[in-house]
Amino acid sequence: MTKRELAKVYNPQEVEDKWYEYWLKNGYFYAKVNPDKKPYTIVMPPPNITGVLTLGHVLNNTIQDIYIRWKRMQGYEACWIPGTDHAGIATQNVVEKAIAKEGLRREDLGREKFLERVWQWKEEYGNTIIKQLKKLGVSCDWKRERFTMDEGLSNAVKEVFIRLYEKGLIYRGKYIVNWCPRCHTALADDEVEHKEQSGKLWYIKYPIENSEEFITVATTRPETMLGDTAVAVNPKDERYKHLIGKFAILPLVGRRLPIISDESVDMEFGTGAVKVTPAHDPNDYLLAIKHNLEFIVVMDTYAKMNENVPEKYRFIDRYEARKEVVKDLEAYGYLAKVEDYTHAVGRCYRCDTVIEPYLSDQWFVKMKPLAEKALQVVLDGQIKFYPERWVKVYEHWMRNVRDWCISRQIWWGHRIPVYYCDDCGEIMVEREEPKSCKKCGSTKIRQDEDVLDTWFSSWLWPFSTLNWPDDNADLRYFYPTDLLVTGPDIIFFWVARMIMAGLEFMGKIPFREVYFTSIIRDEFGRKMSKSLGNSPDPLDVIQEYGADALRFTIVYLAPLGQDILFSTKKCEIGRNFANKIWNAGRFLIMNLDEVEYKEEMKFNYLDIADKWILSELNKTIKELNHALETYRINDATRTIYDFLWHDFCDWYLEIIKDRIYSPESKDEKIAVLSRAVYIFETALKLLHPFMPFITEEIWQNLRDRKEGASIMIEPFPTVDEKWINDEISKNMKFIQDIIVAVRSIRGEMNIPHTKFCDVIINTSNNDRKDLVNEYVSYIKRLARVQNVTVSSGIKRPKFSASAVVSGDEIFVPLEGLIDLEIERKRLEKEIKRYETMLSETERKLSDQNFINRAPSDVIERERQKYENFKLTLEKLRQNYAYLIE
RNA sequence: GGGCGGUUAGCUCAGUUGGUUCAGAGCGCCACCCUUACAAGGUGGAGGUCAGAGGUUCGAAUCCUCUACCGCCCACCA
Repeated sequence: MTKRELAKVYNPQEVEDKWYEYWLKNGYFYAKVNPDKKPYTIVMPPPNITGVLTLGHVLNNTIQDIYIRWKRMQGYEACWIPGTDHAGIATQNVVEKAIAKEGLRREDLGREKFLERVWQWKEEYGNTIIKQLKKLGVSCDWKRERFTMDEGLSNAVKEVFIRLYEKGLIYRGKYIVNWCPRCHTALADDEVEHKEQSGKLWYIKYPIENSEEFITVATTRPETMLGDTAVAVNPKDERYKHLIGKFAILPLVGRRLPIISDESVDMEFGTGAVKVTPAHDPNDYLLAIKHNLEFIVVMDTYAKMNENVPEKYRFIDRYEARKEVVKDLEAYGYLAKVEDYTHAVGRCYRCDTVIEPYLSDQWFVKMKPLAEKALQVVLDGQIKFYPERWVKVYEHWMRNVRDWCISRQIWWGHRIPVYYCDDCGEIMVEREEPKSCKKCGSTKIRQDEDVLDTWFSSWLWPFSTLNWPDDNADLRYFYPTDLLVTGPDIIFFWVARMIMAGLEFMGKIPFREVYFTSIIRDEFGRKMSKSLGNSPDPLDVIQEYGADALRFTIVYLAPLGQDILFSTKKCEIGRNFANKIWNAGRFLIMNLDEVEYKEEMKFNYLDIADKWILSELNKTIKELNHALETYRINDATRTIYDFLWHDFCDWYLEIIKDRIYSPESKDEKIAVLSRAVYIFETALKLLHPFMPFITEEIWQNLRDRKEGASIMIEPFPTVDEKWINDEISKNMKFIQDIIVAVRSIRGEMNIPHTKFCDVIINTSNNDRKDLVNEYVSYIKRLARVQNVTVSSGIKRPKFSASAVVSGDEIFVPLEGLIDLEIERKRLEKEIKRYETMLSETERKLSDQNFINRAPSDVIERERQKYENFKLTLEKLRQNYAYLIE
């Protein structure tokens, strides 16, 4: 289409896909080892293959893309490595649900066939989120895309397991773990979510052997009493001292329970006596080891009661059993009382099922030795957190770190590389499956059934994606990575463990800076969730507003460390902004139809407005870079938004219209337009990391580009200090203030836009007189003025409105138009404003403490203010007096 | 029980080192305008005791303490 046919309204749907294809085709996203450039690396937090794009991903990946594009334009070898996570439990659950529709359970298929189905599912749907991400415009190096279960990463996982095992940092043991009866697997401590819930506290009387006495215990899980093997009291507790060493008889079961004493028992809680269920409670487990108690497992892996309980409770669900036990206790008179009780219940983070503490064999990683160094590098600033406050959270966790349960009783994941000899029991930890037992030569070898926690592969992500453990050029060049962008909710799951792994296996930190993103909530502050249905589909938002608008809006709304309240409607901010710059571009393109852009003329015919906008532009570059360097991304968006909309469009483009429509020479027109194009292009480059599509579209249309040119590989603008000029700003501000003052009068007097007025400026300052004379055309155009008179000693014309700017009087004659009442009020308001400001500075200046203690420049400024206010006030009062006489 | 964050205009929120006209923006509202880039726009306007109380300071939205309310995280009180 020809330039003139550009649509009046920007239509993102027409251009976004086109440019993404173009960038891909030209290979601009690819990174390679380049000794002439410094690397800048980001690894993408790999989304789950089960995932669909959420606003959380949008925020996260927009931020990463902003940094990658910014650094790429700054001349770094920018490498952004994408990928996906196999998400063990989540994916297995999804596929189980899918086969359930065919009436199948995974056991029906068997391990091998089931895994085939999972891979099939992965091939079909596993890349959904990646495809969706591309709509956002992310500039990842897709040649480097990885998957946590691909061959290279699987090798890395094995390697790490073996190294840690050989170092004695991985061990197997019987422990109480968090068991999800639904997912049928153990969970790590941090995979359990504690949620407040109202329940009951049951008080149960246990008879004392050979006595009429009872000891009463309290519990929230009465069904576990069937597995009790002791009762514990505090040794200092006078109420129970006489019972220590005796036995209680477990109701419904009849077992003899020793009554033991232990400091850990809280005398204040409940009755002060605790039932001890070693196989089903982590505290009780510790107690049992200490006191050498019996362990009785009373549930199976589906949380049904097992054969170790009296017959009538066998094989029924835990909650069914709870009802029965309570009913029976009551019937036999063992139930002392029931209280309402609110407590935190652990739930599976994947399926929300209440977890059951469960005694089983699991694999663990010893965390203490890994945690120490990992804490140190954050405390001493080698790794910086933004916002910094997360350091404290991190520190607390690292100091209290507990061993990490890494085995999962599911099928989808990295199989644990441990082999058992069925004949002699030898345990072999090997890269390849051994043919025979190393010890006894038996061929009855069996691999551990369990798989590894998903995070056991993710924690290697910053270097496994660069083909570790191979020592290779990419790894040496791109590692350590520079920036990690992630949510604070996975600081322990992932961030902490990556730091540990980086230090342990690479001997270097995995990343230098960590940006913790905001949590996105809906407009009422509620978390986005599927069940509430308050989570907009980003693809719909992109369809409606455009990817640029979504990107811009979401980071505009996301101050560092603050939650953001999002609603689709807010994307109007970004859409309107896109449309604004689209039209600015259209304006320039339309005018460029008549003259050519001339690079070498862009600084010719400079006047005050040109110098002013160049000054503002360079300030903007400075501020924007600084904001990005300090991760105040929303500040960066505001800076470029204000510059483009207010400085460039509202003021500058309006001002140069005179020189475009009626230039003194053709050269002047060329110079002015070339300059406007140059400034606009520079601003587009600044904006490009935030809004890649529209900036490319406009940039390509502004003038002829070579095949393969792209704004995304243009150098990022740098500051040229010589343009930053406060004197120019001050003078320009004077002109602007006159315009604003006249507009204000016009506005309040309701003078129609079509009607021109005259302006009379009374000033005795020659510099300002010259300024006005020189730039009178700006005042005329921007304030809709016919004649401007500037002189000293001018009397206020009758029937005129007035204002004071920099101590100079401005009169707008309004014969027949002026509403004296309005003007009176306007002046009164203005007088009052100045009176307040004057009295405030007066108060300060008469305060001896202020004079004695404040720095001299502050005092000097205050004095100037005082003079200025006084003068202005005088004139305002004079004019007011004329008005009412 | 411990820790963290928030409270600024009707709504959503900025406000970096305490000090220039610092009390701001966007949306909404009111008025005038389809002015040859843009009505997804322009110009002007109304609107706030910066949650409350105390303190530090010549000076506080900004620093300190306490209080209230909202939200989050951590913790084995059965």
